[in-house]
Amino acid sequence: MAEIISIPRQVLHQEVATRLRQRIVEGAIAPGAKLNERELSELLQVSRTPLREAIKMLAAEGLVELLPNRGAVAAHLGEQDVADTFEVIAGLEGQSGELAAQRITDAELAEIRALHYEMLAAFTRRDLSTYYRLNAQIHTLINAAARNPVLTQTWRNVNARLQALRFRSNVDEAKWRRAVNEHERMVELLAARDGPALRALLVQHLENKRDAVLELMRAGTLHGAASA
Amino acid sequence: MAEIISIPRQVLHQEVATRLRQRIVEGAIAPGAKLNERELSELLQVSRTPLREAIKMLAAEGLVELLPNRGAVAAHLGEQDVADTFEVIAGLEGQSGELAAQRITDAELAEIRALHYEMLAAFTRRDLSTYYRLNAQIHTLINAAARNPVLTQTWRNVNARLQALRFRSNVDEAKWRRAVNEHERMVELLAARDGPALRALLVQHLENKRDAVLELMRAGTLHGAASA
DNA sequence: CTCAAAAGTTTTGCATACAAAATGCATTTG
DNA sequence: CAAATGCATTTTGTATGCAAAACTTTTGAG
Repeated sequence: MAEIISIPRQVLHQEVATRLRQRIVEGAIAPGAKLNERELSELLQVSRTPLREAIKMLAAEGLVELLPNRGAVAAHLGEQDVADTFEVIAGLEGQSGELAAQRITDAELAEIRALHYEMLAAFTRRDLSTYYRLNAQIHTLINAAARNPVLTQTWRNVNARLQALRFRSNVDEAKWRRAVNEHERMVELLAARDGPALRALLVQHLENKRDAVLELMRAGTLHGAASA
Repeated sequence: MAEIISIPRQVLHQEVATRLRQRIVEGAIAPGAKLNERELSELLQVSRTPLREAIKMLAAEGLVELLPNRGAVAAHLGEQDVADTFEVIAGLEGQSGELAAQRITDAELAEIRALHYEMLAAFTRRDLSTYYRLNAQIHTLINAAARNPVLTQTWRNVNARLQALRFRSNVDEAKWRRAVNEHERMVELLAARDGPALRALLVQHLENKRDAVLELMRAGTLHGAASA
């Protein structure tokens, strides 16, 4: 028999952590904003205990900063922080790519290729949000193909800090076209199982993304221009 | 005026997290062992609330595993987990090295060199624990020289999971000698500011370490032979 | 004697209550 | 009028209490 429907939702502090993460990443909680416990516990309809546990988890993930006796604030990234973070992600994605090229199955490759074509469609329509979604999905699949849960976990953590930025970043036409071309080559290199070349490409890809984001930050298009 | 002596010790949950981390890393809490809240709160003389918050932080760091409604257990790593973790660390240290070669100051280099000689002394005396300490210090300094706090934080987190293993791992003579030689070359490559070569060396160095640890695990010298 | 079901115990999860620190505001003083 | 000081309020940090889930032990039936 099937188990009781029950929706065996996770324990509360996990649920709360997930929802908080989402709100921070989507910008519902702005970078640098204070996380008021009473407010949030009312909003999420939970007591302060699981809320505080969730906040501690996000702190360990680097999504919020803990100020002793003064609560927590959503991490807000300055230019240097963003540059540093992209540097690390570039390394992790490069490694993901190199390993994926060695370990990817044909089925996985086919799925990535399919998503790539969907992404081309989104690009052609200039449908930015679909493009972002597919783009993220492709990178996630490449990472998964590396078959290293520790790498996946680490990558996810570091990436989470940037989600808030990318969510709002817009790309200019030339850069967008370039990113699409790079994706085209990613699929080729994966198919050719050329690990080192894929690594190099991904590192380059991330450096371009970093530059685009930094440019927007400097132009003031993005929030959180300067910080410690 | 100097600030009041006061010892403004951190908030309790941070203090507790630090002490728990230490106990896990040092093996006082064995891998796979259950973290009983009542026991630990008595041992550390705190209530369950800050203790639970600390445990949630360690869970986010990957040092403990959370079992819904069944508490937390110290992460216990199987062979595959160890291999995966070393793979990630190799990537992070490789990147640290490459960046450090570009960014290290002469003063930092001098300090690393000094520690290296101290390490040679410890090696000559076959003083394993001093050797380990100095070894870790050197790797930490290389990482610091990369001047990327995000990289440092990420590296620390991933590394923490292995501390428990290395603490107990013993090296055989040949492997030890080889590691020392690799360290010798690290200093040379840092001095030459040869990033790519240092990256390659560090990756190799970590792969050797991984193999040594895996060998010990298979031989049963280390705890936690197999897991999920 | 074995297995299983049930009662009891322990342990985790969440909420509430209390204490300490910080913040804001008004009042006072130079 | 400006700055500072003291008080009230808010907010964070910690402890305790209560309910639900899991583990143990006991007991009863086959």
